[in-house]
Amino acid sequence: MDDMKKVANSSCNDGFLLRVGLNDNKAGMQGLDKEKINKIIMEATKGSRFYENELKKDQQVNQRIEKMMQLKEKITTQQLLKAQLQVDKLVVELEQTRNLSSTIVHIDMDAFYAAVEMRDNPELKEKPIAVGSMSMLSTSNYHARRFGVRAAMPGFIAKKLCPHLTIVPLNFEKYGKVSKEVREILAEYDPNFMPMGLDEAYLNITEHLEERLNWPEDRRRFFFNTESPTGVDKDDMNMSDKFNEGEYSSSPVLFEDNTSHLKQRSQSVENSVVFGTSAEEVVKEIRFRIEQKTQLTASAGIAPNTMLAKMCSDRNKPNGQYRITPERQAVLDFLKDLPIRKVPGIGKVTEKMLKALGIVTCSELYQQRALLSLLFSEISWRNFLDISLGLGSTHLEKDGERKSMSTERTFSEINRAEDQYSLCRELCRDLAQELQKEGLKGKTVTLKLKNVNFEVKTRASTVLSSVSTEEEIFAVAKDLLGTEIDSVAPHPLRIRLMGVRVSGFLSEEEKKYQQKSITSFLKSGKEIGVLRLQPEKSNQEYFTKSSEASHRGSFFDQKRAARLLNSENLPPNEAVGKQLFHDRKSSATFVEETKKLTGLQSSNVCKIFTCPVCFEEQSSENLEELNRHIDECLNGTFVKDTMEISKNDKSREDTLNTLPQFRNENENGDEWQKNKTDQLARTDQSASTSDSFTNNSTEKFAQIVSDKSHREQQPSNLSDIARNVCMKECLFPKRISQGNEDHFEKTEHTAGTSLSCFFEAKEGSVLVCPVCNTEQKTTSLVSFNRHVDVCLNKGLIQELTEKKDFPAENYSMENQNRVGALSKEQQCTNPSQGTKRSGLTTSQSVSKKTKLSNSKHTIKTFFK
DNA sequence: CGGATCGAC
DNA sequence: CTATGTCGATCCG
Repeated sequence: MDDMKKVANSSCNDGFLLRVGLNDNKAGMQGLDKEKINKIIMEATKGSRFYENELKKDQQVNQRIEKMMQLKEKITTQQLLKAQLQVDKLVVELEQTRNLSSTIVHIDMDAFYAAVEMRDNPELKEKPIAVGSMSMLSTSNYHARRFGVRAAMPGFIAKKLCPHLTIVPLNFEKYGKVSKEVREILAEYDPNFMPMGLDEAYLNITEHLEERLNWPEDRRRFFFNTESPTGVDKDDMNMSDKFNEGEYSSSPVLFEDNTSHLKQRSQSVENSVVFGTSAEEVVKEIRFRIEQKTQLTASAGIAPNTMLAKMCSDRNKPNGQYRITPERQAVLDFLKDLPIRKVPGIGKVTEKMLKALGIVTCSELYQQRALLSLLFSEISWRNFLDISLGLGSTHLEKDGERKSMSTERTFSEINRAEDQYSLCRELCRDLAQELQKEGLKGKTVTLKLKNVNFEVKTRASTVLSSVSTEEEIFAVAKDLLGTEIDSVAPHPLRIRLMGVRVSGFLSEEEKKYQQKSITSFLKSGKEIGVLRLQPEKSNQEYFTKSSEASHRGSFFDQKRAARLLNSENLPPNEAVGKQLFHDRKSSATFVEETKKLTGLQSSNVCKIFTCPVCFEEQSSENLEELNRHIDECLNGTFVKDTMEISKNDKSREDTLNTLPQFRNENENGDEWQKNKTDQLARTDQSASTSDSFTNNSTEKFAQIVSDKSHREQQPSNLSDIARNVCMKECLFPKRISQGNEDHFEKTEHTAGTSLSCFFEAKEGSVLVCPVCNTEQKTTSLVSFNRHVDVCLNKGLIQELTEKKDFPAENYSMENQNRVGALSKEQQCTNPSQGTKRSGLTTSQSVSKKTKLSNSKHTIKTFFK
């Protein structure tokens, strides 16, 4: 900000966007002070749905802070000392490997969009402007900023702050073009520079600096732009002044060599400037060239790593630069009083949390390193430590392959299911188009919804064959949407935003593999699937590794369909068939499209089809027959066959092992999720009994089963052991296979089939308790469930009384992870301290016991 | 894996 | 009236 005054002192510099605003400032154009700004914003905000949601979020953050503070209270000085030793050991290591040899530059275009708009429309130059819309601003010029108008502020509020504000709509094409011009310059200094959005970039100029030392002066000479497209005549003069006397005083003095032997076309030596060989000079040169080429100014930071460089570029903006010299002390000096909020990666929430600990500056962050290591996750506190030591990446790694692609739209409330479906389809269409541009296919589809109260939720589903087309994506997304619509029924889903994302892209290797091994099968599966209106789910249920997929894809969906149709006694299979044309939430267009697809696909259907469950070839005249066969298979009749084939067919087994796994939704009292529970409960009704308690139990076991199938760790505590026992010796071997554990472990996908058997477990069955290992006659699953709970509690109490060597009572349930993280760290760095392991287990058990005694979700809670 | 949250541009 | 769109990372269950 000091820089602003300096620049503002020059006169006659209409050519410089930013100076205009500053001159106005000097001339007394009033801005607003902070108090007024806040008051106006508050008035415009108060009472809105948006504000209510902001309050809610704020409360959540406060709760997080409160938990953290409680945790802090329980930390003993001894623990703190220990942590201090550990952390400081790490500090020494980090210091030893501190690397100051790179020169990283961060370039940041000043108020980029606004600057471009002002450049292209001189009328705007003297006015406060912002770029964006009435609902959202992307950026503002410095003039507008004095009124509190900032990026990420809605335009209508900005207008209240600054009634004269001109709002210019976004024009990305233009910004892209300008950005490209800038990048052309940057590439000369570092061909591997890393752009961050349109207006920022990192450069590693280490090599350039070396080469530059040998460059002749002429190679460092640059000319003022004499043909000024916007007709700013005084530019040359201003530039000369500026580079001669202003912040560029360290540049080689202009005009010092007056021999004028260097005439090039219209460009003369008087019109040129030579830059030196230091890092500062290089960056001045870059900024000079950017300004000459685009008439836009940039700020820059120079430092030994990216984090510092970024913070430097912020130091003297706008139109300034700052360097941290490659010395440890220079780094630490820079950080000393720097507010942590200035650090990239530390945002509003983290700032607030750290502030609660009395940490505002980076040096305070360093002082509290031991405490932080006990309160935050390993990743977090290591990051904090890096920050407070001024460490960051010293090279620019090109960003890897993209991990997801998404599109989302905000709109005025939409509450009709029909409209929501067509919107969803539209989004899928757009997304599919973009995906195909990059030739990407992904396995996970995520639906994002924001209701009119600004509450956001996402719902994801992972399918086994990657999707990329509109139809494929929509097939998954529409189900997710349907579930959400159901979840609030009979009320309409009132949303203001919808988004669709595809992630879980195949790696190159996987792409090849996919083609070779299972493409043909999946194709036929898909064709069937389309006919059933459940293309991906169908594949999913066939290739499932866990109970979950089967549960959701086949069983669950069929039951849902049945329920929705009120056709209570209809076999599941036929219910699905009905759903084809009676899906109550289908929009007209949706139904029509589906019909089209159906007609289209039926001509392609293979006559011979390999059943995905029993792997036997089925010749099918009609698809219903085929479906029936598959359903029979899925009902568990052919479990053994499936396992045999999996075992013998190596390639297929590998395929299965690389496929994603599934698990149950957790439904912890979350409103949005609650309905899932209901659905699951209702789902059970036709399979076992109509006792709702029993159904809950079933659900719990479904959880257990799926839990098992997506975990592979060694049992490390009672809950893991119990789970293993349950899986290996109790339910399934007894009821389904003959107890071939090894086999069972390796072909987890069969659990999907096993589950259906479990659902059939009825009263009077003999089940083995996974804890006490004794046979229990069950009158109902509820009673069995209760028995297991009792056993678990006994076991816990026993475990607790046996291990008193650790002050577990010092830890609340929330801190277990933190302390756990520390313990792991200690194990890593200091293998000799082996005793913490049991301590950790105990503390976990304590928490879980607390939970157990206070919760109805007994088994499930325990098994989490 | 799925969901929420944070943070950056 | 009117509070973005996209992406990656992390944490937790």
